[in-house]
Amino acid sequence: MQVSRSIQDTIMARFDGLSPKLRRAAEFVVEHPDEVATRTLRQVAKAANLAPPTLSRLARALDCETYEDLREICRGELKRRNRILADKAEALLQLSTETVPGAKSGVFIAQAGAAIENIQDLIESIDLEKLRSAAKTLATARKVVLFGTSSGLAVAQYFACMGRLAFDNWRVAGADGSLWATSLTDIGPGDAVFLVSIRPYGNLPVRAAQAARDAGAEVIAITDDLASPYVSIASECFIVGTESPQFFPSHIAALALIEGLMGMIVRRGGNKAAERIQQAESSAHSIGEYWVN
Amino acid sequence: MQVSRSIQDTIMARFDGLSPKLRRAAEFVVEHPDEVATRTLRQVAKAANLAPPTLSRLARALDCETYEDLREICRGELKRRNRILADKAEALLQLSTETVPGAKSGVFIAQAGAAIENIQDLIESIDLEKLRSAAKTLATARKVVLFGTSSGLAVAQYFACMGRLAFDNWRVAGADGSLWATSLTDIGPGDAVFLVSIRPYGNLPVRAAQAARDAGAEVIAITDDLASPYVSIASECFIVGTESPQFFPSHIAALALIEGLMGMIVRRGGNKAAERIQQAESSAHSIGEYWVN
DNA sequence: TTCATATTGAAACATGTGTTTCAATTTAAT
DNA sequence: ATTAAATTGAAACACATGTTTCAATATGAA
Repeated sequence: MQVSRSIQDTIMARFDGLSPKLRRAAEFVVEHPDEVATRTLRQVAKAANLAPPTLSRLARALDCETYEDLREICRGELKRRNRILADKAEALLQLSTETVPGAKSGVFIAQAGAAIENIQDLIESIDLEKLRSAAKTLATARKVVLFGTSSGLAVAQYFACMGRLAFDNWRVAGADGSLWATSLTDIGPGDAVFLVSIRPYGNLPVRAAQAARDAGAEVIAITDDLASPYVSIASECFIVGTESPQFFPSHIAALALIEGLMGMIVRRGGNKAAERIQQAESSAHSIGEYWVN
Repeated sequence: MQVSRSIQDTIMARFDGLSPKLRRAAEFVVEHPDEVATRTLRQVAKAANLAPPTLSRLARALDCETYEDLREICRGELKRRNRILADKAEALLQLSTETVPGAKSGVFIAQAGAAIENIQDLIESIDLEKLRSAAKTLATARKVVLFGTSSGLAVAQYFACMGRLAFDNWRVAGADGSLWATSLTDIGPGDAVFLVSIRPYGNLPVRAAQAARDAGAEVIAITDDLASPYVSIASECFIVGTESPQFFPSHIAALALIEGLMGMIVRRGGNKAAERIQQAESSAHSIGEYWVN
């Protein structure tokens, strides 16, 4: 079967050279390829609040002979998506069974499907009271130190990225050249420690968490198993699913938990947090840290 | 949302009372609802070897005001087939929302729900061919350099964690004290650069990506918008949804893409990658890096 | 057979289609 | 400030759309 280019690629190839209206049209087409495939030009134009000629011109700007060609690409997109859904259903069925070394693209779909299931499990099993309590701890702590090893560290750093926007007292242990010990020595009651640890559990974080707990700090942990050492160490421990058809455990659910937690924290933080975020953003703009245009 | 009757039901209801030609038309419509939804009456007529008025009359015979109504039913059929999974996810969400009372719980559920939707969109719109191509590039590159800023850096580091298990030529620019420039100077054809950049786009990565591209390296980018600078810079650019009820964009879909990509890469890598992974794991065990019991 | 009725497709029809023209307007360059 | 080029939408355009008409044909009843 001949594989037609996706509209995404078709549009991405020419997007930067498009005029404002044509961009709006292009955006509408990528977001609603089904409408383009099934409705008429004028109907699509009305739905997108655009003049009919704009769509006609868009087709030309995308190297199509005519609008009908663009529509044909959208038709292909619909068919492809149906095919992918079929693949997904199949891949999900084979998820539990052993994966065949025959190796086709089902790998990707199975992975993504597992990700969705892990998040669904998270939603169903999460203890909102515990979550609220953790949000309060992190939002009101005198100091928050985050750590982890390898993949857990990356996830913790992601959390810290967002946290630093809202608070000025979040630190990642081991970042900016400092040693873990340095970040943890002056920790005590009123402080909070946050960590993500997925199997295999690193040795250092376990001992660090233990030390923080002994020093009287709150320890909030995300881990993946009841047998994890953090279950007994942490004052607030969340267990997330890491099911994956691959050799590595999926960190998707952990990230979903973190994003949700962050949302609740900012909610708690109120205006102060919101102001700090806005301030951080505008100062980043003024020193030209961001790419524009 | 009101559910339109399926074409099967619509046609079965009146099939017995149809004349020979109308039956043939009806059969064609049930077998090719997509053609009816996307092509014109005359095109469908030709494809089915029927006179145009036959289809027009079929619509009337099926209690439709006009042929357009019949076409609308077929459109609904297509949408339904595409939306089954999304509906399922939504239903699960609905379920968990009902079982758990509480005002603030909405924040978390909404975030997780958006995460699922973003992954859903990713699965539906992903171009598997492009993915395979990216997997090949990363698996066979002489050297792979990963970078990003703030949240994007964290995600890239996560990717690097996994990549380093399978390959010894993956580096994160800016990690271990080296400057970006150092990591990027000796890059050229045969090398690959990978980056994640979600709005607002950092300035440095844009320039770095441009430089890498100019030097002849493959640039694989994950970003969030058609208007992103990477759309034109990258040789392989993936756009992921970042919808979120919070002030920050969700990186869940980006992570899902990365995990899926990693799966495909390891598949490609074959035994060599698998061996390296096992080796890394056992050596980590022998030096007591992992916590046991 | 004969007649009435139902079915069918070619051609004509009104209407809506995608496209082009063109004047108004914005944008960029000098 | 002036000019040239690009962008945009209203109106006009040629043409294709779905529908209807109508004559040809098939079907069935007497």
